[in-house]
Amino acid sequence: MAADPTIDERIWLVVASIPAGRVCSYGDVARLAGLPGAARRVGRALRALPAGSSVPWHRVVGAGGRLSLPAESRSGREQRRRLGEEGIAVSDAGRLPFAACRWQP
DNA sequence: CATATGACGTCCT
DNA sequence: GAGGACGCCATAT
Repeated sequence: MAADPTIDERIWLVVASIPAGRVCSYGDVARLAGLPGAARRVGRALRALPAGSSVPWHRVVGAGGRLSLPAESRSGREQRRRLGEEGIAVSDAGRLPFAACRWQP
């Protein structure tokens, strides 16, 4: 099943460490997880997340603050809704003030 | 071992 | 700003 849970778990831990009201890019998460350049691997890990998990996957966005999920998809709207609840405004184009809410350790 | 794929990123047109 | 091409890492087949 899960190829190597170690990598997914590491990524999930990093995502879980993002404070509410802040966001991170896929590349950032990959780097923080010890896998610089493996942004795509992060997407795979988030996709493998079970529904209802405590991991705030909605705080992970594309480079420059762009949402990578289709706005019409279920997860896409969910992400928008949750970000809005945390005080992050997302434009119709799926963009948000990245520089202002980017989480940097 | 070779190829194709992906919730990505950067550069170029 | 939009769209395409290539590079990146790890997996799946």
